[in-house]
Amino acid sequence: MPEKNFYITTPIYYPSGKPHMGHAYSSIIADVFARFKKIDGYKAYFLTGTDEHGLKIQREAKKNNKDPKKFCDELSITFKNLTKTLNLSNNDFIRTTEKRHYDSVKEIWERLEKSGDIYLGKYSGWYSVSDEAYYDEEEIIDENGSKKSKTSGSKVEWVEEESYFFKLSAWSNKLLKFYQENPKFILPVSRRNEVVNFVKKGLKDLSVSRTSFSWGIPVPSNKKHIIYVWLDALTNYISALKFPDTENKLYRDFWPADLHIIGKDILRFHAIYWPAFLLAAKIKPPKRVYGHGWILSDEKKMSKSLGNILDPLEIIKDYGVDQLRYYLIKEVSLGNDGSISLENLKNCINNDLANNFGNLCQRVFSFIDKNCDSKIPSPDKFNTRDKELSDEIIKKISDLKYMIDNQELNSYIKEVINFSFNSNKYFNDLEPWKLKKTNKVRMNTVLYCILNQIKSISILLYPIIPSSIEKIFDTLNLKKEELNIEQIKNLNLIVPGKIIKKSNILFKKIDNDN
RNA sequence: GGCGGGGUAGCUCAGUUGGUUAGAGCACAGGACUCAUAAGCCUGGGGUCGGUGGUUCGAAUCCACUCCCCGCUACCA
Repeated sequence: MPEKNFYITTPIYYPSGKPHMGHAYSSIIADVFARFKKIDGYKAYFLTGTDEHGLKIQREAKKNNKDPKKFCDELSITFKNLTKTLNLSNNDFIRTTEKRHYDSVKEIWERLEKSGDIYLGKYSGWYSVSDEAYYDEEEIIDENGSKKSKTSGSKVEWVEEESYFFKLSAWSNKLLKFYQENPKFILPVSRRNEVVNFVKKGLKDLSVSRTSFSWGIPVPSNKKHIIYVWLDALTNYISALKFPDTENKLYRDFWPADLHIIGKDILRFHAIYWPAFLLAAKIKPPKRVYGHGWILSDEKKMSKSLGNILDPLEIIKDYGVDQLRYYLIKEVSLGNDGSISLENLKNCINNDLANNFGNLCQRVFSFIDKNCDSKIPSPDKFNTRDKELSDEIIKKISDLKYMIDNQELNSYIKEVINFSFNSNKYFNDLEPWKLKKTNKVRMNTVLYCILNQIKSISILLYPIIPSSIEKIFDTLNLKKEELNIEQIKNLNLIVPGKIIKKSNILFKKIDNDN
């Protein structure tokens, strides 16, 4: 029987600033998929990390009078801490300053050089020293004989720099063929169309080395050059699998990657450069790249000047990590930009988590505590209504898996929280508080059924709000190993007679004046 | 400018190949209940489906024109 393996990654983050909501969002999305696969019987490998080379870092390090590597150690730590704060289930954390990554990049470079996909040429253009940027012919203006940038107004000069190039131009047609043969390589579809149109217009060769700074991986055959950005950064996805050792178990099990989660801003690099590099190096490209949208604050990009920054660490401190995770997954449409606000966050927490699912757990646990001696009641036969309730979830399992496999997270979470709505209704309709006076056997059955629902909903919510769900499992005396999609079908998992452990309120309601 | 996506209840959005009184959640109003985090359940109000014209027995759904909004249009990640 073939193993069910799943490899998912986040972008590696450039640590020139502190972690923001965009980083948190990418990571949370990836974690939800990783955790789902892990409880669905897959051997899942989840990678995140930091991209630490480049001029910006080199300069910052110098400014702080620090060795670049030492400087990166400090920066990288804040991102590593973020994985803990967000409760990510990542299996590894890669840094582009590690030896394993150097080895991997070196190998890729040599393969590309050998295959003739890399050549030495000249990179030229209008360069502004103060902006540290090259400008296009259309982006500059001639003012009294001196050329200036239209946007910044700073002086530009014609600069020619020796540079290695990757023959990207030769890959246009092969890429188009690849997109056609793998229609879901780029998602969402709207992004795919953008990329395809872009490639159809023809690709230019890509500069892949620089001589203007030194903080990076040197070109093996020419130490004057540093391997530039994407060839360095993207390779992390295979460095972590011990490439170039393609015979080791990690690489054999997990490459090609199943899913790269990225922001739409770096889609092109992942959807064009990355498969081109890999194809040229005779390595299989990943199976899918998903470009999610941006998180906006009150319809606008977050910025210091607008004063609308929502800091993930602050929000987690004030509201809780599961609360933030749930909110971002539920309220932001994956693939589209989404506006978030504290107001919406509070509503979401109160409605879905506190009033709906949290209160469902609370009313049931508390009822059992008071009326069943705190012990899980023993059920009699399930009647039609009981079966309808549990069947509703069981019948949806394959649909839910399909949604996850197609990154339809919003549909997924809506279906799942809907089970909680229906469970509340069941509890209301069957009125166990009346049954306790008239029919205790039936009351016990109803309570057991509702516990089953809580268990099943919990399993499905686990990828999104893992730590809260672990608490529920603990309350129900269920083991971590039983946190598995398969157990939804098992209506006898919960053991009657065991004590329901005392639990605190799972999701506190947020006051308006808070 | 070019290519693409979208304009549906106060807000966020679903609406399959055109077919009976256009849906959900939130918000709002009323009702019955009381196990629970004053939570949950039931009922209700509210939309000329961006505009105009057309195809059709019949269009939010197809066609034309028009007005808005958004994305992409290469080497900062």
